[in-house]
Amino acid sequence: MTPTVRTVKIVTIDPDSYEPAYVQLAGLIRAAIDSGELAAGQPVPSEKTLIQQHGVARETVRRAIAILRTEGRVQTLAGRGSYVRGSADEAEIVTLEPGARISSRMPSPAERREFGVSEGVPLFVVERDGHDARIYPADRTILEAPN
Amino acid sequence: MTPTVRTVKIVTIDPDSYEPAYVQLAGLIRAAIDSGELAAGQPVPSEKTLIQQHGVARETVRRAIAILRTEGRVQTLAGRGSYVRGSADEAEIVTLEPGARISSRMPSPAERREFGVSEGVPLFVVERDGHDARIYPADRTILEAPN
DNA sequence: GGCTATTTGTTCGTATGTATA
DNA sequence: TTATACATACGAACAAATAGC
Repeated sequence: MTPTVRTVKIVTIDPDSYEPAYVQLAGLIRAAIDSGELAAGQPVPSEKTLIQQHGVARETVRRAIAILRTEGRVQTLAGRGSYVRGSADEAEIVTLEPGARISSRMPSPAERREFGVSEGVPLFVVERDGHDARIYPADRTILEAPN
Repeated sequence: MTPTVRTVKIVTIDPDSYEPAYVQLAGLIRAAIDSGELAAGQPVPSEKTLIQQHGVARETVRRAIAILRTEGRVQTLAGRGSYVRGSADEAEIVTLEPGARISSRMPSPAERREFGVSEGVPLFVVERDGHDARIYPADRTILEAPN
């Protein structure tokens, strides 16, 4: 029987790494999401838990979570926790009009409120000559080019 | 001569406001950008300056800047400062193929490096049946529906 | 309703390291 | 080299939101 060589991912934070601890921690949590270990809708371990498990300060944990929030991968609810964001249950499919130009950018806080989007969710801006621009939240909208 | 009534915007931070100091400060800087007072390419006042001008702690200033960075409105360079981001000098106009479906999301750090985009810049994901998805950085790409 | 424990939110302080001019 | 500016990371305290009883 030949020995088996396996690659095991290191799941600890290396304080001597060139990579900041909070970036490493964000990577660990992101990997857990990508692997399905943390499924959509499930809570990320609490700040306290992550502090104890990884032996880092609260700020380090909060910055890691903040990264995932700005990536749109988790949503944080005050007093409750951070939860893995999934694909929207229902996405509106908007068929573009010929010649429409589409850009995408992040919303201001006011726009976040107006369109009801959480952090890390971009906006579509659809413009056509002679018309006002229309804006769609990118987490609930799929644009489709006309046939 | 009738008296003139003007609305003067308060440009100070109110510690008693329900709105966190760092959100207020981000709003002040955002307003300065929108008004043209801080034009594209210009540096935002340094952390030290903002600390002194507004009488807040460094973290408060850093969080305000971080908000604007995740909105894609400023870019921060270590050891130099934060600079107002303008529209890209050159945007590639990509004409969509019929039936293409477009979504938009924030990049992971790896994708940020791969596509050379800074914080706060979304990605376009363009998919068509039978093809691999194509990805474009939203700060240098405008999609156009075919005529 | 009220109380308590948990969890996240905000804000200060301090120290050290890295990058730039 | 020195000064300036941003980056990381620890600690601490209190506020606010939430959930369970």
